[in-house]
Amino acid sequence: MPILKVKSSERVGFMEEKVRVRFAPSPTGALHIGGAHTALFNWLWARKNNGVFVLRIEDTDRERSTKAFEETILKGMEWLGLDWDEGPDIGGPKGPYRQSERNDIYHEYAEKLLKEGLAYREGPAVIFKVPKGLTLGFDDIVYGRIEMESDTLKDIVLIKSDGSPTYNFAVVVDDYTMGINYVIRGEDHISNTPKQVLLYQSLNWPLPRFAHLPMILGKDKKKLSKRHGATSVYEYRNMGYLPEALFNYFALLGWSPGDDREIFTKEEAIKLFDLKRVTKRAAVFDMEKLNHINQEHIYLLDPYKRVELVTPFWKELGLDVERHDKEYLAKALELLGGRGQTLKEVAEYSDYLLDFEVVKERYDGKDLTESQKDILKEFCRELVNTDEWDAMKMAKFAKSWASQKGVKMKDVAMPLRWALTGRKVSPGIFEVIAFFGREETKSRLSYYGLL
RNA sequence: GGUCCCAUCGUCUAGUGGCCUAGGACACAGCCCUUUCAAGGCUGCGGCGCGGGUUCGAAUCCCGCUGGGACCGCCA
Repeated sequence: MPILKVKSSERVGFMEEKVRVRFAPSPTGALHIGGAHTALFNWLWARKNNGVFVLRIEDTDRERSTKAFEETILKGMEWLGLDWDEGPDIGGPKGPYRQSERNDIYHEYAEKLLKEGLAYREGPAVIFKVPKGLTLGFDDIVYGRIEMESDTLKDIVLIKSDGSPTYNFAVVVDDYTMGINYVIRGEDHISNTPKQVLLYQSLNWPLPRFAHLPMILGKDKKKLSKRHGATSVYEYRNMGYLPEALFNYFALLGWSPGDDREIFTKEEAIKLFDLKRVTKRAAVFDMEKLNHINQEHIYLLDPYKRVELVTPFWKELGLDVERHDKEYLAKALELLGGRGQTLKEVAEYSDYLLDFEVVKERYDGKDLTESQKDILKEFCRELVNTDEWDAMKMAKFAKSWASQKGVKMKDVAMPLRWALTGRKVSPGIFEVIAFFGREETKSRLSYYGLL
């Protein structure tokens, strides 16, 4: 009989305690790319294991933390679809969920370390005395074994002179007292981890499992910052990105399902996700790929949902959306097909379907000579009088008419496209005509003297 | 400077000793479709940083180098 052996890292979800992870942003700015990425992986791991996703606000930096930033971070996460099970707004059994409200807890454990002679006072501050000759190590799920000699560490400030805890002390106390058993965070925290391990050991607390995530860099391979353009997830919303697309793209930064799938929903990502498949190498944030994934997700949307999401962008363009019913708008977007990589582009590319005014503004028809007009008039008259208002039939008619007259199809389609849409690109022009209907088509063509 | 981490096409990645003359995706180029564009289909371009080992055999293991990054705050 084989002996049943289970590695500690494989025990979870089996007979182990419930997975508890957390995302712990500090409210000193909006939810940025790196933060969202970290939050996403934590969320994925929690949902994957039917665990608990805790949101904790690390606001010990009183100077820079604001309530407004806290709110935008929560809003940003909601927008991305990263719901939390415990947090400052909804509470939970392990609260409070703001570090500023947990001061007595930090002091309790600082006192304990003081009493045991492991820490000392320096003024009002409490400082941990780092012992010499220790090898501090931990097994990272992503990076493997990481070790550091305690001799290379300076003493660790636990409580600052103003009475608030430092980051390294607060995370340890919070993660332990909140029952966090998986610490999933950015790779920039790897060097902090040995200090934290030392603190866990000194407090006699079991270590959580650590999983560090690769950094996300800008095009210049430097840590993502304002220089690289949009850094807050809200800016992406305003530019017309779908939360599910951003979600999809973030998931692909530092992880892949293992097969060739790249477009997936949140539910599929949960099924596929595994911390063991997280990569180590820092990833460059690539807007082009995001655009592509966004386009795919826009195309996946059902037409009515697409209308709902594009509407704000139409309004932004000054279009009178209310004039049309939902059915008309849904059909308009169906006609547009997969064109446009962002909701903003979709709105732009479809503007002529909502309003002829924008066409008039950008196209004056002056490029047409009288003789060109004469030929087109002949064609248009026959076209608008056809009995069967059908794109296929009209295209067929146009083809035969063109060959009969010895004109190229292009030479009749392009002027019509300009007159009807005011653009050089659009869906098939006869589909556009079929969509507009006889009256609208006649009126637009007449405006440019083509009827 | 010290410590730690990383290293496959331009970018995101697959790859855990033989299935790799290294696969996919984005981008790029060409072709097909075609009234334009997008989508779609096909083709192409393009990579294991370098040098040593180990091995019958290395992108995969070991060492060194080089390059990049992170941390070293009473910031988080």
